[in-house]
Formats: sequence, structure tokens, C-alpha cells
Amino acid sequence: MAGLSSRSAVAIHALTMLAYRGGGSLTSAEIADSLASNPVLVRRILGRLRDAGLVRSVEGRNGGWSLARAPRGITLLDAYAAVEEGRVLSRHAHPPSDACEVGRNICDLLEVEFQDAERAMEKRLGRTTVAGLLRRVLDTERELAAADR
Amino acid sequence: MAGLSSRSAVAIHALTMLAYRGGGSLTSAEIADSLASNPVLVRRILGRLRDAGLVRSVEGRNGGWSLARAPRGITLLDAYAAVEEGRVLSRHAHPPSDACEVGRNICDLLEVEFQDAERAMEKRLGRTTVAGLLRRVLDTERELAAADR
DNA sequence: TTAACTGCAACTATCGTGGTTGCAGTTAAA
DNA sequence: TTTAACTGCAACCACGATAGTTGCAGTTAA
Repeated sequence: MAGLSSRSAVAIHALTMLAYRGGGSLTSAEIADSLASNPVLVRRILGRLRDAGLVRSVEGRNGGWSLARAPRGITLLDAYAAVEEGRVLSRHAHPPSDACEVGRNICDLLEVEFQDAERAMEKRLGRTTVAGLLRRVLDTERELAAADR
Repeated sequence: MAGLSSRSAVAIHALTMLAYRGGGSLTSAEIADSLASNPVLVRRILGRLRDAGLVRSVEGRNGGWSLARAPRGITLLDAYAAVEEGRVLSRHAHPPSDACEVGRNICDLLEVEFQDAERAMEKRLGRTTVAGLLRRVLDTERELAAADR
């Protein structure tokens, strides 16, 4: 458990690609290419984003994925919450002994501390939007193009 | 990877028990009892706390574990940093395609966002000390004792 | 000398993850 | 109406991390 899954990274990557595409759509294969991964994995993760109302999928020929909201209205927290499950900081694997003064109180106390800490992280993730990320991608590309001149 | 390991919880639990004990020591067996776990696991985790300078261990008969610092000077972040490795938010499993405008820029951008988010969590963990946790344990016990009267 | 400790290596079972294959269902285009 | 390009989904594999356990060597006090 060295941290959460990389699903958040994949989700944010995909959302940024879709934002880059404007109102258009991309197939899971195209997204998988950019991720150097595979279409099924992409569909699994984008399926969760769809369930969360962040993207839409269209079946059949010429089908694919597109944003369901403006990039300005999608934060990294939205993506994170949609694809990541479980808590960041794991609690006790077993309930501690009730015979110990510390053991019978520590769980509730830790729960508060850990939840607060997780919320602090989520708050930070909620401050960046896909639009902001895309803007910085475009800025960097523009700078590179200018430097190549 | 549904979150980090429960080592932080174990470490904080153990530190609070040692603080409860004042300047005294506890054996890994005693701590394991309270955790409903096992002495080897406890020694593994407390070994890391020792390497981080948070606790001391004494070998041989009447040996055991004790705090190396005042509980006021030990934060949850100290425990977390000592026993947890790796990042909370996982990055891309593979470097993305360099052919994609988004793919070749997103990693650096995500790195900043994720590091900021992790730092926000750590900052919150750094605000609570073992002494604070112990105080709340004692408060709760006192209230329970009063209610039993 | 013995008993109570730590320290450490080795091993197991389990679980989540990323990755893959195969196939059914859907849709647009030829 | 056939075909090709998609999504959706279940099943499976390999891998790594974790919690837990056993066994034993080393250390120290009684």
C-alpha cells in the first residue's frame, strides 16, 4: 500500500486530454496511447468518471468519450473522489484491546486526526481545475514553440 | 493500494502508550496485546521509530521500549514520516507518450499538484502531538470514571 | 545458568493493482 | 445488410505490499 492507485493520475490525464479536445470526443484507444497503457484500463477508469457525471460515453462506431461539464467546473478533487476508494491513511487493522486505556480510546481520536488530514489534502486538490491544468499545458507548449523559433 | 499501510496507526498507538507510561518502558509484547497484534510486528514498526530518534530500545531481560523525546515534541507527522514510505497519491505507472501534447506535460504539472496536496495533509498531521492525544485519552477516561460514579 | 527481552531473516496468506484476452452489444458507414 | 469501429463487462494473470507467524541468535538481569 505505498500510496493510492495511479487511477487519479490516469483520470486527470484523460480529463485534460478531453478538455484539450474542446467539445470533441476521444476513444479509449486514443487515450490509452497517450498513457502508454491499454483501452480496457482507460474504459474502467473513465467509466467511474461517467458514473460521477464528469464525462459522457457514446457506444458504437464513431463513439468515444467527451466531457460532461466545462473544464472550469471539474477539479482534481472531482477526479480523485470518482476513481479512488478507501481512505488515504489506514486505520488499525484490528480493533485494539478494550482492556487498555489507550487502546479503547485511540481509534476515535485517530479517526478525527486522520479525517482532518485527508480533508486538508482534498481541499488542496479541489483548488485546481482541469481548465487550469490545460492552460498550463498550452502555456508550456507555446513556450517550447517560441524557443524553437 | 487502498491507502497507506496501518503502520502509522500502530506507531501512534504505541507512542501514546509509551507517553501514558511516562518515562517508563513497555515490552513489544505488552504493546502487541493492546493492539491485538503480535510482538514481531510491533518491533518492526518501533524499530523505525527508533531509527527516526523517537523511541529507544533496550535489549535483554527487563528490556523494552521508551520515548526518546518528550511527548510534546512528537507530532503525528513524525510518526507518519518514520514508518510510511512512498507517496500518498501515486503518479503515472508509466511515463506517458511524448507524442501527445498533454502526455508530455502532465507529469510535471501533476507532480506539483500532488506534492502540494500531500504537504497539506502532512501539515495537518504535524499540528497534533502525542501529548495532545494522550491528554484527550486521559480526559475521556476521567469522564467515563465520573459517569460511573 | 536461566529467563526475559530485542533483532532479524524467512516464510505464508491475502489483497489491490495494472494489465490482458475474449466476447457480447451498439452504432454508423459502406 | 453487412461490416467495421466503438463501448461494456467478466474473467484471468503477474506482481508487489502488507499483516502475520515461526524460528533462532544475541543480550542482559536475576
